[in-house]
Amino acid sequence: MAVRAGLTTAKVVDAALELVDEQGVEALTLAAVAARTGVATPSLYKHVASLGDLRGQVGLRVMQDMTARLTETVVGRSGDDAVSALMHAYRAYVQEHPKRYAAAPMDPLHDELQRAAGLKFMELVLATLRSYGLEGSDAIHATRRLRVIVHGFASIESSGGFGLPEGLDDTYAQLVRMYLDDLRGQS
Amino acid sequence: MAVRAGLTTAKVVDAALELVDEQGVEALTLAAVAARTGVATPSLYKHVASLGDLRGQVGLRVMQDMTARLTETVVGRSGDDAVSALMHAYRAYVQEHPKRYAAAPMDPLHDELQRAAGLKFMELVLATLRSYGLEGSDAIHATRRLRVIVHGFASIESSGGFGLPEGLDDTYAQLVRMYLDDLRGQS
DNA sequence: GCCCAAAAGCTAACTTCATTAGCCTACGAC
DNA sequence: GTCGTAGGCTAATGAAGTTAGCTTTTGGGC
Repeated sequence: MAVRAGLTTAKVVDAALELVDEQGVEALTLAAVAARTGVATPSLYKHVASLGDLRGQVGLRVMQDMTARLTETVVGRSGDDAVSALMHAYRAYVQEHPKRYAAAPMDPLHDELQRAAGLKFMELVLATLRSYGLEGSDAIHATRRLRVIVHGFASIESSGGFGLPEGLDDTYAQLVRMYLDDLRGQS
Repeated sequence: MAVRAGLTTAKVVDAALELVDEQGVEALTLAAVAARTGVATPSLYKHVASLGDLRGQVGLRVMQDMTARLTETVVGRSGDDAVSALMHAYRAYVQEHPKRYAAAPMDPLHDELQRAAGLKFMELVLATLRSYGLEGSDAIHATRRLRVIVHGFASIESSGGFGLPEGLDDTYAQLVRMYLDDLRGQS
């Protein structure tokens, strides 16, 4: 008969990510991915272990994509400039792909598949903060504070959680300034 | 035959919340709630319109419960003391019911059922900030910044997103201090 | 060019859920 | 006591994940 679909795990994840971007995480179903890739549902099991596995791979992809994007943003910058750019780029990424953000893992370090990507992301933040000369646990705390702010804002914004979109740029700018003031203050 | 189960919408939501606390939001299924309340699955439709409706009601309940708890915490306090107490009580609530927090709505204002509770929560925060004398949009921004911090931290902590639990109390204390410093700085 | 093992699909079947339809009866108001 | 309704039930449908087992494409070695 005809030719095979020629799927690979990567192509399945591609299709899943498109689906998530278009219809949200709840719409990520093996049946929908199968339809989109032109294959019967059970065939997907040749490329993916389960729906849970697929979710994990989509999350991994999002995290890698974000890390790549943020890395580009940060290279060549340092100090407040770098931190500000990182935070704004994080928000911009989530604004461009709002549905997708809900698929990103919140605990990548506890997942075998995602751990490496999670560490990479963490190291990017640590590197961005390098010029502040934070030592040991101070660096960890500073990284966590940054994460709390960017994730907190992005998760609320991407799920439409702010009553009105009005003035959100200002709110975010204030958060960035607050973080930077704090960083300076305790350095 | 025997006596009726005597269910009410409230009892169904009670059971659903127990289920969520024990096994997480993903485990919230009509079949499980029916089993727990000793009734056949379709009988639940006499008290709840759908699974989505039940989810909404559980979310509402969580939000009301949190608001009640935080209100108790904040009365009789003002200024930094009130803000700090509010933020710590928010975290404490989520620590006590980690699974539950994932069921809380992120956009209560956009849901007919939850809107009133969402406004009540917002007003609690605004009231807590009252003594800082913020006017108009400044008050809105300050409320948002607080929400970003408490939600950001709570959502990450409750889903086990911090690599190690070590030092989390310190991280949170720093966030609270950062927020307060910022509030004072711009007042 | 041919052969074959493995990879990639497929269909059939099962399970768990949500949801709807339609029936039956406990029970409170009168 | 009776009667309407609310609260429960069973049966049935449809979507989705998953497993088993069959078929066939396909690419590598001869």
